[in-house]
Amino acid sequence: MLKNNNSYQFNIDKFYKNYLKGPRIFNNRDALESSYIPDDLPHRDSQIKSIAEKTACALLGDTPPSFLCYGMTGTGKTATIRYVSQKLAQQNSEIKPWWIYINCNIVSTPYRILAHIYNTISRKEKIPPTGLPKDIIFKRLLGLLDSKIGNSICFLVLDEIDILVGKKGGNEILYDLTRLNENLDNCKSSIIGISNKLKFRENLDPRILSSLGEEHIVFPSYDASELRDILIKRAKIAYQENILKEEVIPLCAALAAKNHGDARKALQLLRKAGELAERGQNIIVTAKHVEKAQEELENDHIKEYIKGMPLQAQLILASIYLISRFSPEHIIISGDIYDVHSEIRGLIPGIRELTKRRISDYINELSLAGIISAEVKSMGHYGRTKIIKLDVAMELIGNVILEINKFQGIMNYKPAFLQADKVKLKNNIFKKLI
DNA sequence: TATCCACAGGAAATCAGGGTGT
DNA sequence: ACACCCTGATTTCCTGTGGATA
Repeated sequence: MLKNNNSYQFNIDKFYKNYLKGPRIFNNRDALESSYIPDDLPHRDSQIKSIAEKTACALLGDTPPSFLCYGMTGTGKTATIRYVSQKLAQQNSEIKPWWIYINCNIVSTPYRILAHIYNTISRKEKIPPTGLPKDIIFKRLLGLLDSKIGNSICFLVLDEIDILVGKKGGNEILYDLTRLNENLDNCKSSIIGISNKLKFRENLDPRILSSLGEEHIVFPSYDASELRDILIKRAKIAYQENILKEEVIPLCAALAAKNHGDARKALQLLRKAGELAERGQNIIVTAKHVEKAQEELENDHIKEYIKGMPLQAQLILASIYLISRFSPEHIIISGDIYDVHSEIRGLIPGIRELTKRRISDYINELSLAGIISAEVKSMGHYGRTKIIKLDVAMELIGNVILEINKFQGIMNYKPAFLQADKVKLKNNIFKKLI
């Protein structure tokens, strides 16, 4: 934030000096990152065992079966796979399997998945980010696998595989990957799919399902006491001694347990609480810090999400914001958003008008993200539409929108749409209907 | 009870922008 | 220069529909 007046200036040198002099809270804060793989994973013995059993034959050069892992977010799916792969690599065997991780949420298209696999294996020549036909890459990949990996095994871990299946071309690429072995001479491959949706199998091509194996490993959600065990172990690594008040860990565990036992959430809470204590130059982390952390994490998450949305989606949200701000009583329906959007987008250069169809999709996305709620309702002669409500504090949204440079001008713009008599009249009828 | 509104939401086509190899 | 590739955002075209109203 820039300050126009010079009455206060942040003294960065002094800040660092104080920081280094101040109390030490963390010992190794990386241990609270979700990417951190601890030496042991509490309450995941049976999953570790099944994965180890399935993958062990790779050490002898046999083809391991492909399989799927299910579980809600923060149930340790990815961590467990990484853990087992580490252990497998440490074994005294001639064959060292390759592990290639693909997060289908990030590497999200067939082309990019093939390119990612290729580029991970190949040190020298790389597949360009776009331009080539897929079948050419596929052939090149086959050659590379055989030559570079030789007689070893290549595990392809497809994280968030459900996202891939939901997209066009997703089934095709999966099918190609499951059939890799038929086209390989030396090397063998095996697919490990990770998903947090059980239902995604319904959209899966049956041929893929059969080769991925009907058997799958389920990661149940952690309960509060299990979360506590996890946190205690991590806290020992992450924090200095005697920094956490005794109620801190149970509280983090309890809060995360409410959230379907999300360990990632629990770890985030624990870290954020520490960071808040650190920021406030406190020597001890208390329940207060955890509560504050809970609040901030929620807001941070929403803020990040909104900032990461495409400009048009942000403008849709801004439209909803403006309606609820200037006309709190107004019942917002899809058509209103369309009208307001087309009104305010004219105020911002370089943004074009969208169709109702497109806006409908954006509304769904915002709803899925939990920022708004949208309920399809029939208003009889007034048609079928969606009733939309903001699920997040207006203030928060206002703050985020304010940070979007292009939107500076519209923050206080009262849409003319709201003032039309026709609109007011119709809205009064809607109020009675609901 | 038939009608009809204002959309919902699926499928396919289109467009622009980033590339390739020849 | 040319033909062709992949992707993401969007448009076009479309069929479906709950329930107040005439």
